[in-house]
Amino acid sequence: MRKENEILNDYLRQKGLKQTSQRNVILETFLASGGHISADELQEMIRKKNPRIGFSTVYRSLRLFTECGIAREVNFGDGRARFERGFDKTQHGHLVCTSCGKTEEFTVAAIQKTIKHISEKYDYKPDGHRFEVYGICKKCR
Amino acid sequence: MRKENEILNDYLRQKGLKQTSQRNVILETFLASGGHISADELQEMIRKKNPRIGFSTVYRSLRLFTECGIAREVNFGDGRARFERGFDKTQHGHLVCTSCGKTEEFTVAAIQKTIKHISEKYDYKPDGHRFEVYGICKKCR
DNA sequence: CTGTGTGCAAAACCTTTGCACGAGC
DNA sequence: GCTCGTGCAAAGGTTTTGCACACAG
Repeated sequence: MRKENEILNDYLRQKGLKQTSQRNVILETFLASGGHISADELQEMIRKKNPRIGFSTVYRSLRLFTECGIAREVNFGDGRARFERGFDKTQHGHLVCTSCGKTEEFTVAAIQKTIKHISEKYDYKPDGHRFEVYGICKKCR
Repeated sequence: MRKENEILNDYLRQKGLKQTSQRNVILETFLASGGHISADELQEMIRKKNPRIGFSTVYRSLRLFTECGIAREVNFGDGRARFERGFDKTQHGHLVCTSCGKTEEFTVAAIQKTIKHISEKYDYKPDGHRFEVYGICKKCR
């Protein structure tokens, strides 16, 4: 499996952008996080390693990671963007508890088939998806 | 089919809330809109009928409609919430063009099966879903 | 009458942007 | 050196909230 930092560096080189220590720290921290992390949560984690990194840099890096496919934006309806590792090609969805906010990932082969079918029918070139199922988890009942 | 205003009025009565002319106008306008409408677009439509209705009332009403199941919040990644009729039990998804923003609805029976399967497996009581497929539409290629 | 709803403006919130300085190549 | 990146603060956009008054039940 190709490492994320290689993907990033190739992308930077190709676009004439530069490697910086900030980008390294942010990527590292993002990968170490469990996933489904918001910009401010990531910022909070980063603050511990390097308190001088600003919000803008975190946001800009997340956009960069999204552009090169390392990250993917997801949205759980809490009013802010969340990010997860995007290079993982497994088509998955999220099961979100509307009571306690707990989130689980699930994988279903059926999603891939559905996406293929739909995008052919409407003549779209598919480029990602989001599938979120909301419910109440066992504990919250 | 049970009318939305009946659903709303029952909900209001049950919660000890009140019927108001504003809520009527907002509901009417929301239903007349094509769907996938944002709060400010709805406000804009409402302004023509009754220019004195404020933003807060529109937001508060949309939350109310969402609570009683008349509306459903959807999110197309443009940074603001959009609302569609929620009592329509047809399980559908959205196909969003990431280039021009055009949105189409599609229906697939497979989604229902998938949701049922997943929520049983993880022991969640399902309560809604979002399924968005992103791509580039025919025109934008 | 009592408590809820409304409109306004201000606040809160997340995200983006302008700018001067700093750092990679 | 030239260009891109960064941090800060300020601006941008959407949504929520506090408050005094209005209105439904």
